[in-house]
Amino acid sequence: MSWTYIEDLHRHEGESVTLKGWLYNKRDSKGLFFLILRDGTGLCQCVVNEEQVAPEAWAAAGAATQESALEVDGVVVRDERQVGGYEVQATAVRLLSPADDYPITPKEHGIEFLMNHRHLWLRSRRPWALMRLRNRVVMAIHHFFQERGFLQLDAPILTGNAVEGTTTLFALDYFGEPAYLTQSGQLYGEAMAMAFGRIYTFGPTFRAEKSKTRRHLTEFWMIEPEMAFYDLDMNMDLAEDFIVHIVQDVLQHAREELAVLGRDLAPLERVRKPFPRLTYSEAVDLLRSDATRQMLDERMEALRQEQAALEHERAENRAAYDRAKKWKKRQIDAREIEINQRLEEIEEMLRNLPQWQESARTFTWGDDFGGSDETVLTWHFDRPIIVHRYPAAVKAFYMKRDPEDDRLALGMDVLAPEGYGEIIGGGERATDLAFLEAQVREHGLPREAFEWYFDLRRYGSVPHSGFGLGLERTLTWLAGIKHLRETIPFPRMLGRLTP
RNA sequence: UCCUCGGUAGCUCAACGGUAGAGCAUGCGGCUGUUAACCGCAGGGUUGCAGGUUCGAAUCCUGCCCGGGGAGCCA
Repeated sequence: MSWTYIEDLHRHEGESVTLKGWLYNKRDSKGLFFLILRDGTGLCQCVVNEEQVAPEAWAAAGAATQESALEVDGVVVRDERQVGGYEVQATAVRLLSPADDYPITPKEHGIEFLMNHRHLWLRSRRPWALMRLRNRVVMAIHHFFQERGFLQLDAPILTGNAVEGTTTLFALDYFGEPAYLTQSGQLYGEAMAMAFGRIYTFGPTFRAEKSKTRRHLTEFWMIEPEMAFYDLDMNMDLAEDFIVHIVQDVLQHAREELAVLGRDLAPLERVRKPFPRLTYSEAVDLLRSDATRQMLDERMEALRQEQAALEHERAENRAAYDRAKKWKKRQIDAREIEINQRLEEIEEMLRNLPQWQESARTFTWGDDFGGSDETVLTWHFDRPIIVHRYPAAVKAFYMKRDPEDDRLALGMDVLAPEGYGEIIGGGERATDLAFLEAQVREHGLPREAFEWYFDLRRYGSVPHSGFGLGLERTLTWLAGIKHLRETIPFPRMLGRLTP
């Protein structure tokens, strides 16, 4: 028996259809049930009128609880008031499978509870938007590279060697040999670029970093293009086109998802070429400048004003509480929770900002940027920025040195706006065999593991470049959310292996 | 590893030394167009664990466990 998906209802106005899905929410009145059905493609209100359906259908509607599986037959009616713009006047309701005491009620929940129920949480509205956004971005990435003639070829997940040391790798036993889960497809990408010209890898990456922050997962997805005969400038041009393409695609095709997430579209609409490009040294100067100090002062002042306004509102609400009607009390309670949460955020920011200001002011040339430094830098601009030519000491061993200044490596990072920080890291690779051999030695890496990599320089070494885009970090920025753990179906992070 | 905040009903929170409460969820009743529907009634608790201080501890102290945020590291 065929059925109709909710996202296709606009093609069936006035027709009789069958919907299959789960009960998202239910309201009732005398002689009426309003069933909000969820089928993965959207939500649709199904109206069941006692006078217009058989007694079995009325009973099924009554018995259906949240997340019960249902089939509903009915007529599609245009109704601007509804989610999706349509509703279905039910002619029959069949309860396929009941659900008792579904744990995620239509109410706010804490993150620990939700993460423990991630397998069910995925059914909710916000994960719906985020997972669909993820799918959209994955498709946009493939389109971008496929249209330009790149081959998608994957690097191995199990590796015997570490790209940049073994401290942050997950170690495994590979039939008695030590092995690791990959932390980057980088070196393999270079081999494939020498074979096919332009390639990109798209796969999971593993880092055993003990980081508990909103920017880290132990398992995340990375897209790594690698191009023969590309220098640093061409690499930055590509990264810029790539980001613009993704943002434009999302703005065109994920409007509803962004709306569900409450994303302010204006910052995304400003993402156009060219992105400001700063050398590392220019970025350091900007960090240490009066302009940065002043900008942070202004931010702190704005936060203090918001804090005072919220405290005032809370006091007024409390004063009015005793005289308030019941529904008003409920509203005040809800608002109080909102206010308290925002006040906590503000307090944390007010604790952090002076430290960030100090870190920026005293930043010394040669250090790598901390998370706060990146955030502060991006606050100066209205679109992503590219920082390039870092001190060689803070970058990977395979980076090419700047011919103009040997202290510098031809690396580049793309920093997302609105304080989201690094979403791309990459650069031009070293081509000279002797230089790489020396680098491996100086970094204390096992030479044997890199013999095959050295072959790439022995047989037709050419300039080449590439970069890695963190999928979840990019999604976090696009969605405008606070934690990247919501951008992957089942996040893996410190202390979280299930579900 | 370090710093910081937290753990109270199934869920989200309040009570901050003196009889553990509210909303949501659940059950029953009411209402023919609801939008987190609403109104009424009901059940629901070793206040994370173990000790200590006190006439009295959810509240104060010590240790442990679990979680949030941050530093380091990084996409």
